[in-house]
Amino acid sequence: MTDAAFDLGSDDIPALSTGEQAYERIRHDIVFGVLQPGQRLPLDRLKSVYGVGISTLREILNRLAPQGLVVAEGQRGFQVSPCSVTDLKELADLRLLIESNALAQSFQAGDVEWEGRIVAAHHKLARMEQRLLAGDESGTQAWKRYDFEFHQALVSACGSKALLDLHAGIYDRYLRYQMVFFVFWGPTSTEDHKALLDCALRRDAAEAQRLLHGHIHGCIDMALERGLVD
Amino acid sequence: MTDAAFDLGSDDIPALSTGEQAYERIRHDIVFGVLQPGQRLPLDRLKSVYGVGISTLREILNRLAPQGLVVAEGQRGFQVSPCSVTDLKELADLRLLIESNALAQSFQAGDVEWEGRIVAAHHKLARMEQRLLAGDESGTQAWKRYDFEFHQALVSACGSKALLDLHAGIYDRYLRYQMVFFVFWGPTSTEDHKALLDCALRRDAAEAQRLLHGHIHGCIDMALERGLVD
DNA sequence: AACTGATAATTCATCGATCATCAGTTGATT
DNA sequence: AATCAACTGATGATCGATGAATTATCAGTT
Repeated sequence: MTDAAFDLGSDDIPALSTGEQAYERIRHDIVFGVLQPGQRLPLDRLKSVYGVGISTLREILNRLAPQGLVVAEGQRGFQVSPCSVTDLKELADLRLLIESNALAQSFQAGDVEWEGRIVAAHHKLARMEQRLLAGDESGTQAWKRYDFEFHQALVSACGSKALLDLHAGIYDRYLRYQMVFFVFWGPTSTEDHKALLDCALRRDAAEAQRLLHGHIHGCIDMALERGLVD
Repeated sequence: MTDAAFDLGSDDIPALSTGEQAYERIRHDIVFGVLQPGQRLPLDRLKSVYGVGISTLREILNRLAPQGLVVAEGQRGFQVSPCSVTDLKELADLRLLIESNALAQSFQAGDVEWEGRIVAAHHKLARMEQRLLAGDESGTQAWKRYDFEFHQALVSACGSKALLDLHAGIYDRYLRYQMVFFVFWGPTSTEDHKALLDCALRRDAAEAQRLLHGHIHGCIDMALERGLVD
């Protein structure tokens, strides 16, 4: 989620290496559905598309594999991880488990700095949701990012780097389903986010977990009903 | 944990590729402390030690990085992930969170096949612990593996591949601390395992979670007391 | 017409070579 | 004597070439 492509003239930042750039692009293209689930990834084609050498490509794909975004079937190359209802449900449960726990710890340990972060993140998210409700469809991708940043901010005071890393990884995989299959789902989501913010400021972890449960399951239930996922 | 080096003459199995072999060896050497925490990993040296080319090596290290066993400090190569008390505690908490949850689901869904697996796994583990208590120190490594296999078996019926993968990954990182800093810690562990098995057969998830909590925290508390970890 | 076997073409895995980057050292200048 | 700059040796990052495996094609046979 680190959109580190904002090197606006800052000379001291050492400019992402070739491989790092390509890594971000490929990951982005998988998460955002440009490279579709199940699609094979012939090295020669990627080589010309992303403009890096074979070895660098293989490094990138090998980094993506343990994260669950690509699968490597030994001796037969790589392909984008396929999507399935089962996988989506498992990911949703996993995200709920991780995020609920992190939420509780974060609520307990959060200081004023943390409150500042979540208020700011919610503000940006709410603004974007206003625009979407007003019919401006252009910001869907940005909305997803602000959504992540808000949830990220909520758990950011949990005190465990390992837990945060894990959460980010799971969220990324979950995000792919959102990007590929879901759309913005209206006022329900907005209300959930507002309620979550209030819980956080009240430090009401139990209620927040209940909300999160509804938030996540509501989201995937709707998608399943609509038949958006095979 | 897949000690797949048992290709005893089975001709149809396509024999692990060069890279795969080296991957297993390097991961093994990190988990078992041959490559020590914080140690730098110069490519030329590894190249001669493990007998693979630069590119293959980099693929391997890039696979290990997202798993948390090596860290890549951009433009300055790789090193074995350093160890710290903080990290150990975070991992222990994480393992507890994941495994507790998986345990509960597994207890609910487990069938007779599953019961067979856990009984078998416990039997092997108990046998090994007998030998260790009798003073035979030779099997410490094997004990760690049986310990993993037992815990693995307990959660194996949880029904979520994503959850199982996650558990295996966390356990691997946790295992490194065990291998590097811990030793076999006597009858307490044996009793815990027996009690866990009984809980499983009774499907008493609550008690099992309580036991697991004590099992894990007892283990790291002892290590911290003894000052085994810096 | 369908099946099997060999052969051709595509794709992958592995490697060492080359170019870029970093750290330690030396030397010149103030 | 101290500081900064350029040099140099070492290490890492990237690349395309090469051999191996897999898949597709196509005869030849039943």
